[in-house]
Amino acid sequence: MLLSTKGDYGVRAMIDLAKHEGSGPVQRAEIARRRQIPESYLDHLLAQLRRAGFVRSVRGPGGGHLLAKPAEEICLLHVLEALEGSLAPLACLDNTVPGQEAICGQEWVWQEIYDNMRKTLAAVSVAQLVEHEREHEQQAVINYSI
Amino acid sequence: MLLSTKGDYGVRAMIDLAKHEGSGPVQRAEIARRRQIPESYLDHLLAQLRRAGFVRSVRGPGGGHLLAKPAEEICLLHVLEALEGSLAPLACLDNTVPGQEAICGQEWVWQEIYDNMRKTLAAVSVAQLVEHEREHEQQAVINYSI
DNA sequence: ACAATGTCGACTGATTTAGTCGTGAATTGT
DNA sequence: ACAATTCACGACTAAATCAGTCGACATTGT
Repeated sequence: MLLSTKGDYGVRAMIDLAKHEGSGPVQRAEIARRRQIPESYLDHLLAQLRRAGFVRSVRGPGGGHLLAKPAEEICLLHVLEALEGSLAPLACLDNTVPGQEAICGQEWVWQEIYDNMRKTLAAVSVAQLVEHEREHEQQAVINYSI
Repeated sequence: MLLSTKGDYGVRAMIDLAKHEGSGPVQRAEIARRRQIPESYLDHLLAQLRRAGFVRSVRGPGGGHLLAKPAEEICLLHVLEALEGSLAPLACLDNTVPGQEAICGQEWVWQEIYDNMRKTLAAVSVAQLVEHEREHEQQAVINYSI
C-alpha cells in the first residue's frame, strides 16, 4: 500500500478543517469523532501538519486547529508528502535516499506512472476535496428523498 | 513504498529469463548473481512466479527455470500482481479486502491514478523490458567507445 | 549411486505501522 | 490566583510486514 493511515487520516483532517474554514478553531476531539480517527493518533498527525505549515493551532478553552492558508492554495500532493514522505512507488525512484541505483530494469515504466501521479495530486486542492464531498452529500440527500 | 523488493527482484528475474529465452533452463544461482538478488530469497520468488504460471522449472542437473510462455505475452501488471498482491495505492481501493468503506474523501483522486497505473503496466510486456535493457546496454557501449 | 538442481516449510531479526499514555504548557473565564 | 480546557511532545508498545536464512527433501542426468 502506497498510503498508510497517516496519509488517509491526515487528509480527512484537512478536509474537516477546510469545511469549517472561517468558523473559528476546530477541536481535535470533534475531528476525531466526525472522521473516525483515534484522537490520540490524530494528535501526531496535526503536529506534523502544523510543522509543515498547513495548520495553525490555538491552545486553551475555545482553542483548536485552523488551516494556516486558504484551502484553495493547499494541494493534495504537498499534504501527502508532508505526512508520508516521498510517494515514490519504487525504491530506486526515491531520490531522498541515496545509493538507489537503477538496475531493476523497470524504473522507466514507474517513472512515467510516478510523474502522472504527482501531476494529478498537484492539481487537486483541499478545497476541491471539500466541494466533491459536498456534492456527494447532496447526492445522498436526493437519493434519500426519492 | 508501493513495491517491495519482491516486485523488484521478481521482475528482474523475469527479465533475466526472457533474455535467455530459447537457450534452455537458467539456474537460480546465475540469475541471483547477475541480478544481485540473494539466492535463497529468489527461491521463494521463483516459486511464486511458477505457481502463477509465468515460469516453468526443471529439476536435476542441467535444470533451471524457463518462461512458461513467450515474453511478449507476459505483461508487467500481471507479474507484479502475482508477486505483490493488489497494487492499490489506498486501502479503500483494494476490493480484495472487504469492509473498506470510502469515507476518506480522496478515493476519487486515487481511483484515477490507480486506473492510469494499471493501464500503463498492462501495456508493458517483459519482452519490452528486455528490449529496453538491450538499448540501454548498447548506449553504454557507445558512450564507452567515444 | 551420486551429484546437481529445484521445492517447501519453519524460523528469525529488523523495521514499520498504528497506535496509547502521561506530563506539561498555554489560554480563558471567574 | 486558580480551575478548566485545550494543545504539545516524548516515551513506550503490540502487531504486522519485510527480507531474508536454513535444513530436509524430491527429482533427474550421467
